[in-house]
Amino acid sequence: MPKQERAEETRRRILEAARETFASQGYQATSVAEICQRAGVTKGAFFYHFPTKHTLFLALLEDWLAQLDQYLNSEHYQGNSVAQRLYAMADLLRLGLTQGRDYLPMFLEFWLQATRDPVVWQATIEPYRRYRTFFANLYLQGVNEGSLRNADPNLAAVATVSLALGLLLQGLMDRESINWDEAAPAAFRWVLSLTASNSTEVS
Amino acid sequence: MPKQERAEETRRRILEAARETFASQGYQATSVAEICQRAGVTKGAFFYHFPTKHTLFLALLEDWLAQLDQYLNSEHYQGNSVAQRLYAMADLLRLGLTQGRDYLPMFLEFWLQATRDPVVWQATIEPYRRYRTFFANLYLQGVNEGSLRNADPNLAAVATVSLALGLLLQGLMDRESINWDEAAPAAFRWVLSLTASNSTEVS
DNA sequence: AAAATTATACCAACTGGTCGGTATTTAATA
DNA sequence: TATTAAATACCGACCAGTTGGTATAATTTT
Repeated sequence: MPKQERAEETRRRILEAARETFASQGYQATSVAEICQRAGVTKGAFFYHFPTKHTLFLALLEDWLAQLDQYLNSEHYQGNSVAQRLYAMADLLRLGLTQGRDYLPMFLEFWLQATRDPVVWQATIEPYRRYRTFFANLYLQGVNEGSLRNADPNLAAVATVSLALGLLLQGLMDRESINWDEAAPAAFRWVLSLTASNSTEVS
Repeated sequence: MPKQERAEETRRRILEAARETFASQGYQATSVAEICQRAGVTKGAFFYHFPTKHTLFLALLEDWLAQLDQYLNSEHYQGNSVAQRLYAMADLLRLGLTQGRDYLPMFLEFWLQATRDPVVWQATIEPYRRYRTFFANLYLQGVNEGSLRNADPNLAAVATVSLALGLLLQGLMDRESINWDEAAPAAFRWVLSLTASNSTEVS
């Protein structure tokens, strides 16, 4: 096996093992030795690929964010009205609920680290700001084209992102009490229906 | 079994020191020795009052939840219309934003622990369920009295709690980009205004 | 004095990280 | 092509420091 391939494989396995272990036990509670054992790799290999445990964490964060962005951008299909586009985006919630199932602890871990580490904070918080401006623009467009009720776009964007965030968080934390796969998109669409310009609603 | 004054004082100081240290550094990253030093107490005293570090954590959680409940119930003033009551509750967001400022990391810490420890999970998640039923009842009442638009109360409750949760979380994480003290209640009231039965809005 | 409370000294286990050494692949050379 | 040199990827024993927790002695309170 060529040298480079094997190295990449090792690195991949460390990342995968770290993702699993961080997710189920948390960053601090996870020892480097544990990650190595799970990855079937020795400490020597670990510190060859990652100078420190924290570096590994950051690498994981970047992967996560890249994936997140991919999802959001994939939904940028245009052509319909803004109201309809937003309506369709509710399905992203269902996706996020099933997708994020195993990674909720790690999600929380990122936020937690973000409150202390400026680098993590920057990387974690920046997406939310981007989403807000994204939705603000969308709302403005919707108002202009007449499919959405007149309102402050920034306020609407804040509300939209907050609603989605809260739905995801609750759905991931408390999986049993409600069928979130249905409730989350439904709740989202309900609020959306209130912002539509005409009273005729789609159900 | 009457407790002695000094002993109670010691216990109180340990709790306070732990609250501060957990909040700023996290549970795992905080050592018992550190808590003791901050509290001006030795390890002997610590382990006399709390059999384990984890027990101390649970005690803190209980205190927190009791305080949270107190806030929610304090807002139960009746007499006005449901729409107006909900409208007034938006101010609780501002309170939560300033109040929770220092305790966000600990908040996250609770959630994180909740994903692993069933005891913590139960205590952490149960309030949200209670809030949902609380708001569902409120909405039902509002629809019946005619101050709120007709809608599925459960859906409305889910949306309301999610919105509040998302606003709080964003406001606590990202304090700089927006003046959340104003934006959070405003966004909340905006959504509320959409649910009001008549189109006449209060601004 | 008896009981409750706090102080001191200590420990085994574990932590992230280092370091000298090794095996295998790649590159240079003859 | 055969040989050699060098770079890459990895191993695992080891380190200094920290951890939660304990044993026991000293001190206060009743």
